[in-house]
Formats: sequence, structure tokens, C-alpha cells
Amino acid sequence: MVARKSLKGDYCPSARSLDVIGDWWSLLIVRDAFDGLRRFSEFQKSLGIAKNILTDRLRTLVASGILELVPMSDSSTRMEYRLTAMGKDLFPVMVALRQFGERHLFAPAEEHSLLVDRASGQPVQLDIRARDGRSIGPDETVIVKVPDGK
Amino acid sequence: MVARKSLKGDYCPSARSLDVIGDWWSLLIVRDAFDGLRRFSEFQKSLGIAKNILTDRLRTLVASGILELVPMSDSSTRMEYRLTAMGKDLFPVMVALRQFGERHLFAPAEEHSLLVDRASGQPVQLDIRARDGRSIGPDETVIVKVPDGK
DNA sequence: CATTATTGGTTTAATCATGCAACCATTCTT
DNA sequence: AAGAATGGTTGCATGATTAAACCAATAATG
Repeated sequence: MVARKSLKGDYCPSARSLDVIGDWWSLLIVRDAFDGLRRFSEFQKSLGIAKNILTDRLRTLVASGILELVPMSDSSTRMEYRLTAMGKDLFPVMVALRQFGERHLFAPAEEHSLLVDRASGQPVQLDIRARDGRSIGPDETVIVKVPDGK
Repeated sequence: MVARKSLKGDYCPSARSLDVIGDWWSLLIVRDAFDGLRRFSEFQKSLGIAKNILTDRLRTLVASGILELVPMSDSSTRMEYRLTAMGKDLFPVMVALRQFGERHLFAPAEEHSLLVDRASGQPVQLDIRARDGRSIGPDETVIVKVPDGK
């Protein structure tokens, strides 16, 4: 692959995000973490990922502040990987990916999982809106540069 | 690398999405497409990606239905890559990634770009809500299986 | 009209990342 | 105490990515 380019210095927030979770496994691990998985072996079994790669990805995610390695609650010496507050902020990303998949990547009557509101059982909605509440699409937006805050 | 595992058959919509746009370059190309880039050389210049990889990714994105290759508007024989309707449906993913980056990957006063409503100039909002309008987080949701629609 | 630059690639070689299998020390279960 | 599970590490073969050179067709320039 020859030194994968780092986007850390990019001024675009999307690029920086991709720098952290844009590789092939990281978001799948995060998805599983949202599903409640905590242990090395759980991720390994769920994803079928090679163990050395899982080791590497978990370390990277911990180093990025998305996961944290904490002692297991049940009085053991074992550790488990948990989403940090920052990690939980990836929730909209997961929901957006999920909705895209639901809309375009399944046959009309094909079985799939669905994310619902725990209280009502109704599917969750994701909208992008202007301050005044209008929902807006890509053509109603522009990217502006925010200068350095002094 | 040994044949990267395909997630096409996974029942999880997020996984299928990642199968299509989860590689390292695809979402960056899509981001640039949202920014208005159309031509091979524009993407190449913007991303600094190796040309053979760009060729491959553009082909994959076209094959996936996210981009389409259309004759340029200005009466030329040249072609340009444009987001399809399906590709534009990745907008929430881009916005979610952007917001995550803005929130966690920049120093407080660091310069960055910002996505704003064209009409008002105000930053766009992204919320995840239940049917009744309450905005909800990861802990208020569950994943259920939707059986095959017969 | 001849020259040069740009576009949109292909090919090649070197290098890096990934997957697989084997191995290992520690902890848990029986 | 024996065996299994956990959470890794190491080595190798192979695939993926890159940089660089090259190229044909078109567009721009003088």
C-alpha cells in the first residue's frame, strides 16, 4: 500500500473523520460496539476478522478515543472495550449508513434488521435541517470556511 | 491483503453500505463530488490519489450506482462523473461524518470548513428522532429483525 | 497549422497491509 | 488438575496500493 496518506491535517472535518474511522474494519467494530459487544472474542466471532488485525484496530480505536479499555464490571481482572462519549457520537454516522443501506442495498422484500425507538417500536428518522426547521438536501447547502478563531 | 471479505450478504444495512463505500478512498471521492468536482483530473488533483486507484474506484462507484458517467454539458466529447440520485442519498452520511469531525477532531480555535444552509447562512443541523419528534440517542434504540416480506 | 499541454487512462515494479495458521501465557471452568 | 477459552504475538504468502513512466486522443496556444 505504501504509506497510506494521513488526512489529519486536512481542514475538512469529513476527511479527518475518515482518517480515524475510515478504514475497512473500524466502523464495523463500532457498529458491533453499539450492538453491545465488548470483548475481544465477541468482536472476533462476530466479524470473522483476523485476530492480529482486530488487535490493531482496537488499539487504534482506543488511541483515537472512540473506545476505552476498562476492567469488566463482574469483578474480574479481564478487560472490555467500551464506547466512550466520543464513540457514541458516531451514532448519527451509523444511522446514516444504515438508512442508506436499507434504502438502496436490499431487495424490496428482503429480510434486514431495522433500528427502532425502544419506547415506541417505531423506526427512527434522520433529518438534516436548517435552523428554521426546514429539512434540506445537498443542493441547498454550501461549504464555507471558518477562519481560525484568532 | 488476501481477498477482502465481502459483506454483500450481510443482513445488516450498515454492513452493506460499508461494503460499497467503506473503503479508504470512496467516501473522499463522494465528498469531492458533493463539492462539485466532476472530472477525473479534478479528483486526482484534489485527493492526490494514484491514478490507477482512482480509475478503479470511479469504476466501482459507477458500478454501484453512486456515480454515473455522462457526456459533459458543454458540447464536448469528454465525460464527467456525477452523483446519481442514489449517490445524493449519501448526503446524511457525509453530514454525520462532518459533524463528528467538527466536534472531536479539531482544536477549539482551529480553522475548518463548515456546512451551512445556502439560504440563511446558518449551519445545518442533523437530528435523529422518533416518530413523535423526540430526538433520541443510541441508548433509546434497539435493532429488530424485519422478516422477509413474503 | 504545428506544437504543446491536458485528459484519462494503462502498465510495471516495489512496498505495505491483510488474512491465515501456528503458537503462547494467563485465566476460567469442570 | 485438566481442558477450554481469552487475548493476544509471530511468520509467511498474497493481495492491495503507490509512484513513476508511458501513451493515445483531444484541447489549447502561437
